Amino acid sequence: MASGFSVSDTIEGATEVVAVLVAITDLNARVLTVENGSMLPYGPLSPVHSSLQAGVRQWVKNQTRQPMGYVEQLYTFVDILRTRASGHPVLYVSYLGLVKEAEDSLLETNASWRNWYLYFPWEDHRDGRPEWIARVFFPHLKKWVAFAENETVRQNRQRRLDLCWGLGEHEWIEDNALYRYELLYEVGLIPESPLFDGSLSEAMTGKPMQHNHRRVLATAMSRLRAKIRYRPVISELMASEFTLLQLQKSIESLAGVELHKQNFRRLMQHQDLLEATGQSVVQERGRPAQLYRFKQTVLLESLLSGSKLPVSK
Amino acid sequence: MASGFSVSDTIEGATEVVAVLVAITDLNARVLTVENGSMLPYGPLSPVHSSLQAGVRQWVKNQTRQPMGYVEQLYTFVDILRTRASGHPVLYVSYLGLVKEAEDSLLETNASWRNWYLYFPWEDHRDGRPEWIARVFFPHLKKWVAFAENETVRQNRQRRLDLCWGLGEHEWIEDNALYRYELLYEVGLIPESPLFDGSLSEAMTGKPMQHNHRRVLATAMSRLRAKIRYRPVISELMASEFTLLQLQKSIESLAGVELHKQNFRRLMQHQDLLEATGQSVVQERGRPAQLYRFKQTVLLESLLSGSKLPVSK
DNA sequence: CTTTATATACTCAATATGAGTATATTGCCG
DNA sequence: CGGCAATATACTCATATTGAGTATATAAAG
Repeated sequence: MASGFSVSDTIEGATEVVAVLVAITDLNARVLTVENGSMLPYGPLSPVHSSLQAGVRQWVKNQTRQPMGYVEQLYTFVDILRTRASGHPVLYVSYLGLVKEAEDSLLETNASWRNWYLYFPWEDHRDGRPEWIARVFFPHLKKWVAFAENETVRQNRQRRLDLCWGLGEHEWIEDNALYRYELLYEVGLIPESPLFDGSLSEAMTGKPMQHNHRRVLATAMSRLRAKIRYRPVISELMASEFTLLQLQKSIESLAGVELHKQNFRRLMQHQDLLEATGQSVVQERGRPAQLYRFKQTVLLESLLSGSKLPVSK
Repeated sequence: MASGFSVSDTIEGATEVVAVLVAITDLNARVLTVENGSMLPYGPLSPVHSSLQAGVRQWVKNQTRQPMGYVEQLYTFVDILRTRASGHPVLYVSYLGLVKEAEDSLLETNASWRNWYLYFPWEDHRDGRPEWIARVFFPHLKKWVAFAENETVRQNRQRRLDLCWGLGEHEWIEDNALYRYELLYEVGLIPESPLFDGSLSEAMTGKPMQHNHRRVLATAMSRLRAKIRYRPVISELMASEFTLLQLQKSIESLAGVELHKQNFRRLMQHQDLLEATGQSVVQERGRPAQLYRFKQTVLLESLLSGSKLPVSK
C-alpha cells in the first residue's frame, strides 16, 4: 500500500483509486483533499485487493483512522494525458465514502478537510440563489445559447440551460450538480476548462483542482444529493445522538437548499427511522430539543431499506 | 478494435469493457449475449478512445449496426482470477446500453438476443410470483437464516431476506434484482456459486454465465428498473410510434411486474411526454388504439428532464 | 344484435405534500 | 417578577398524488 495521500510515485501506469470522502463538521459538509486542496486523495489499486470496495475501505481506514460506514463506487474515468507502457490509457476508479466525523489531527500533513462549496460556490442555495449567478454566469450562458451554429442546437442549449439552473418552468434541482459543472466547463467558466479566459474570480468559479478531480467531486455531490432523498445514508454522517434541527441542517448542507422545518419533523416521525433518547439538550437560547438516534435496523443498512428521508420543502 | 463479440485474444491483461445491451422485441426485454448465451459481449478498451463512453458507443455500433441512444456506465469489476504481467488485477468496466430494436440478422454468428428472464427466472412477477420461489428457494433461505453463527447475524440475515423477497411487512421491490442475485449466490443457489450443490434445475437457477457476467447483468437490471421510474429512458427502447398498451407492456417486461392500466394512462397523460399521432391501429379484436410518439424534447434527453414515467400500480 | 375484447373516461377514498398558524419551553433582561 | 427573543413542537388546510375500482366506447366475430 502506498505511503498515503501524497502523490504516489510507486506506480507507473497502474489503475488508481480516487476517493471522495465526505464528513459533516459543525453542520457543514466537508470533503477530504490533499496537496493544499488541489486534489482528492488517491492511491494505487493494490493487487492484494480481491474486491475494489474492500480495497478502498482498507485504504481509507489506514489514512483517516476512521471507520467508514458507507462506500459506493462512483465512476471510472480515463486519463487521456497519461498512458501505460503498453499504450493503454490510465484508468481511475472513483469512490464516495461517508465518514462520521472529521478530525484534522488524525490526518497526514498534506491532507485537509474543506467545505465542499469552496469548489462549487454556485451550489449553495441555502440562503437563496447567490445573486451573482444571474449577474455573472447568466450573461455568459445566454451568449453561449445565442451563438449556437444552428437553431436546433440553440434550442437544445436553451433547454439544457433552463433545466440546469431552474429557469423557465423548471425548478432548481440540487442533484444536477454534475450537469451544472459540465455545462460551466463546456462554456468555459471554469479554470480547468481550455476555454477559460481568467476573467472570473475564484469566489464564483470555485477552487480548481488538478486533473479532473473536480468533476469527480461533482459526481459525488450529485450522487449523494440524489441518495439522501430515498436512503437514510445521512445516518453514516451523523454523530450517534442529535437533535432534529442538527439532522435537518446536516441534510441542508449536503443538499444546498433549505427545508421546511415543520414538514421535516413530520416526515421524520412518519418514517420509522429515529427513536428519541429521552434526553434533551439545552441550547444557548430557546426551548431545549429532544435528542434522537437512528434505529438499529437503519444503521445496519446493508440493504436498501426502502424508507425515504426526502429533501422535500 | 477487436474482431467482434468473440473471445478477444489480442489483449493480455488490458482493461476490458463489458456491455449489457438491452432491446425490447415482441414486448419482451432481451439482452445481447455471445458464446451460446454464456457471456456478455466484451472487448478490449482500445487506447484510441479518449472517453470510455465514446469508445463503448463506437464499439457497439460496429457490432450491432444499430444506433445506441442511451449509454450508461454501470460498474467496474476486478477479475481476481486474472492478473496482468505487472501483477495488477484485470479490470473490466461494464456499461448499460439501450438499443431500439433487435434484428438477429445483423449480428455475428456467435451473438444472440436472449430473454433476460432466462437468466433470472425469479425476477418475472408479471404473472404473480412464481410459485416455486416459495416452494424451492425459501426453505434454503430460511435454513441459511437459521444457521447463522449468532443471533445478531441471524437477525440481519432475516431482515435481508425479508427486504429482498418482499416478506413480512415489506413489498416486492423490482429494483433489488442485484441484491437478490447476490443473496442467492451467497447462499449457494446459483451455479456460479462455489456453494452450489447442483440440486436445482436451470428453470429456477437461471442460465449461468462465465466469469461473473451474470452479476453484471443483474446490476444492469437493477439500474434499469430503478431508472424507468423517474426517467423516460424507455423512449430509447420503443419504436417511433406505439400504443399505450405496447408502452405499458414494454415497461412491464423490464420491471417484471404488472401495472394498473387505467392509472398508467392517466400518468402518461399528466406527464408531458407523449403526443398522439392522430392515427390509430386496428387490433385483431377490440377497439383500435391511438398511436403515440415521444415528444421531441423527451427524445433529446441529453439532460434529465425531471419528468417521471413511474412504475406505479 | 349479442358477445367478446380492447380502449378510454371517470369516480372515490386514502395518503402525501407544501405552506402556514398556533402553542410550548427555555434564557435573558429590565 | 413579567415580557421578549428564540427555539421546539403541534396542528390545520388546501392541493396533488396514488391505488383501486366502475362505467362507457368501439371494434370484430358469431
